[in-house]
Amino acid sequence: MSNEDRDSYDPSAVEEKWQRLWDERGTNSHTLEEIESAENTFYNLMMFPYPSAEGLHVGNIYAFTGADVHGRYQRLQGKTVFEPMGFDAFGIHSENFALKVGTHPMDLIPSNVKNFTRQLRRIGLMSDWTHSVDTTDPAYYKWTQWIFVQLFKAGLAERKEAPVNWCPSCMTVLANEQVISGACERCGTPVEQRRIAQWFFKITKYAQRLLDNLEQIDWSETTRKAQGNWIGRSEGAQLRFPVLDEHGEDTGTEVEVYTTRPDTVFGATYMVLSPEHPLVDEVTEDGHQPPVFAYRDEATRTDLIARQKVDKTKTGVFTGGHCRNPATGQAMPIWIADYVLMEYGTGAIMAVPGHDGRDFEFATQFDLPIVRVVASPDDDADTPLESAYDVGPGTLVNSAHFDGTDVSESVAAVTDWARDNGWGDARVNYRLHDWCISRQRYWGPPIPIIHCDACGPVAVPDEDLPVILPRVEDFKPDDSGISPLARVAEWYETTCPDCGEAARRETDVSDTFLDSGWYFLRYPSTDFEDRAFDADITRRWLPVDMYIGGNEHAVLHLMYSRFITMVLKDLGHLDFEEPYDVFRAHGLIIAEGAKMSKSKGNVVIPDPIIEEFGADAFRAYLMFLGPYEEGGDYQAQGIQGPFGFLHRLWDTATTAEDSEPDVDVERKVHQTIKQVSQQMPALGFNTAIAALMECLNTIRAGGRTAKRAEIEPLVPMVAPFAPHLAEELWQRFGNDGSIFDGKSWPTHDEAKTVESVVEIAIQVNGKLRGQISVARDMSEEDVVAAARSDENVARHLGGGEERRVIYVKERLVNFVIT
RNA sequence: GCCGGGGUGGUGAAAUCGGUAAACACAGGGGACUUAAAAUCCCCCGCCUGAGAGGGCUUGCGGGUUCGAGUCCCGCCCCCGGCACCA
Repeated sequence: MSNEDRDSYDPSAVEEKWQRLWDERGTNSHTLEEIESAENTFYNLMMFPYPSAEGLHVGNIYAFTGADVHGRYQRLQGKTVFEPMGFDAFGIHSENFALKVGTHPMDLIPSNVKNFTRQLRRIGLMSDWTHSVDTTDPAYYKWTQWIFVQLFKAGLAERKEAPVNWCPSCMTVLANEQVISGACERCGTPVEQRRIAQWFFKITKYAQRLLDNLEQIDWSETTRKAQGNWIGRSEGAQLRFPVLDEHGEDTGTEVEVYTTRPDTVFGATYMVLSPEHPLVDEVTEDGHQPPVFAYRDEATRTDLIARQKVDKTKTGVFTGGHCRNPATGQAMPIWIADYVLMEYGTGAIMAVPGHDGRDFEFATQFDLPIVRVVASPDDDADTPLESAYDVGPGTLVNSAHFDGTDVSESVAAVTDWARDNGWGDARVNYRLHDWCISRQRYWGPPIPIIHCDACGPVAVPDEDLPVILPRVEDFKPDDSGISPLARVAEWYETTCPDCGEAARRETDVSDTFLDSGWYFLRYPSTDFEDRAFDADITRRWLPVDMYIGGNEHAVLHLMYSRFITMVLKDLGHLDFEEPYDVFRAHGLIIAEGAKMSKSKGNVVIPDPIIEEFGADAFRAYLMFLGPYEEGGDYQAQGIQGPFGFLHRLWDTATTAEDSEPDVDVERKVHQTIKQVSQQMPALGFNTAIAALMECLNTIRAGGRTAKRAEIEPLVPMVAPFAPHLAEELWQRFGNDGSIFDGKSWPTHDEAKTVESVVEIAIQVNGKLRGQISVARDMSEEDVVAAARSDENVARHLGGGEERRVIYVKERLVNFVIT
């Protein structure tokens, strides 16, 4: 390099220069022609952020940087990488904030987006800003609404009155996924139950497929497990119990229960309905109505947090009614109790206190009979039960002709018998519920439905989409459960698209998870206004090659977007049904050993750090501080390591000499290329950076001046972490254009990685007693002989008789003596 | 309770297949260069013991397998994240 290039590393100047050049040259963006004709494509997706007013958080930057590092690595491998970025800007979060500060979200969001965009550029992401999305843009939510219409027409969207989770603070319904231990995910307020008419997507129809496909997709294990648990498949039986009148005769009504242990039906001694169960009125006998109804009202009023507390003592009341156990023919009392949940199974259970812990506790408390129907190998039919025997081996007892059946076969046997006698069937049940997508809020895409008295709910015709969210100044939700839009008559009054009569628009808006359920389909096709996504482009670029994001979305966003993709495939709009080939969850970043929080005062604020050390050093440090998929501890001083490394790299590269490389140094360089090339695709960023540091230390050892051939390969290898610095050095080494435009990643020569001399550890009885350096190809005999002659080793061998010699090539010799 | 992920120096962390535990950094100590500082370079840095050579101990705890275990097996403890009366 020439003399005038020998200046010192100035991160802000270099970063500013390259960010400008990337923009000017379109280095990171793709024209429509490029999108339509790209070969060797790689769709590198990261979870788009909610653009908060506070600006970009280190957690965001950590996630995006890791994804960007991967995208840049793929690009250096010669892939045509598409790395878009957008904004998930609808939803309660924005709306609550807007209410708090008294600014309309339609004014707030654009300024937040602008600020986010600035910050995202500053950290050097290679986002293609010509293909961005903003979920609040009518040009985007037109297609969100179109997707709703597609599901509606396919019979997968249904409006029904259902008990829903109501957050009295946010004044909206919440999906089950948004309720954490009975409290609102956002504000922590205990959630109430309300019955409101809601739109649901029938995701449960896809439960089995969503579960089955988990086996074939390359996802982080933790995420797959979380999805599997969330779907919660269980196998059992649905059994029907006839309700009896006061004379013990069948009334013709039956109560259905779901159980995973139909084989214990002989031990069912009472029945419990959820307080909300529709048959409660019917089975309750006259004298019992006051306490039953009082209990039910109390249960409805009690918030879920209190109600679902596991350690509280069980409560319940007897309805006075009875049903008949179809296995034993005995009458069983019917109770209601809030430990039975309406939303799981059928909302009713057969209680088998002998073999279910909850039923045992309840029966003990209310003095209900407990019958043993399973005997473990140590027990017999009459052994008293001190607690429920719910798992473990055994055989059926007190179960008529099933006595002696092993529990391994009993479920199938009893289910078959129930089916043959017409009172039961095998049944698979899922924990997963249908997806409630209605929100009684303002800040979301209006659900594109028109309610007509004559025609019922009618989809807004495609040509009338989008249904624009009107700007209204009074968008505060209230406790009525009615949406803010229901106060805007001039907006909701319309005519029926089918019959032309006066009709009313749906005034609920949709869940933000619908917005994010398909955004990855939109990015490559943002050039088109007449279609949600272009078929050819979608075929070319999707499914997504790599999706990186946080595990907090393991069961929410990821499940819903898989579902939407499956539906669109079934409707003929896509030819794949899993949206993300590979998904990797990144870890969480903490600061100084503790979770970041304002109260602890350990929140890392990115802007001043970038100001002082540069985006490259910040990126490199974030990737260095721990394994990407596990997260790490951000310690303010730590950035000195990577910062110093980049400095030294700059100095070394800008002073390199054009002469022959040193063989030992060259070997280290080739070893490093080999190692880093292995670690990068596996997201082993921290160890890749460590290897690069080690290599640079070797190049500079003893203050030696680098040879160009030694230092040059480090430039592309550091490029994913420090893209600006790499571009500058690449240019100074005489290259035109961007380092990211070609296949710039170096390749190693295996022959040049081989050491001629190796260190051998010498052990005596497994304890290290010496070390020798030998030629790599020295024979076993010679190595062992050399080992034996080591002074210290010889001393330890002195006393005993040699039994064995273990020789591990190029590694160690272990003498086993007695 | 269930499902994940962890537990290694003062700190963040490394360790392909069971083969020299602590790479790479931060912090700390010492030195060179410098009028000085910064930057840079060199050395030390798990614990105990020893003048040194060396020796003993050490990957949450207790067992086991093995010539050899951070790594494999069995039984525990603790921390983090998620779910939780799911019948």
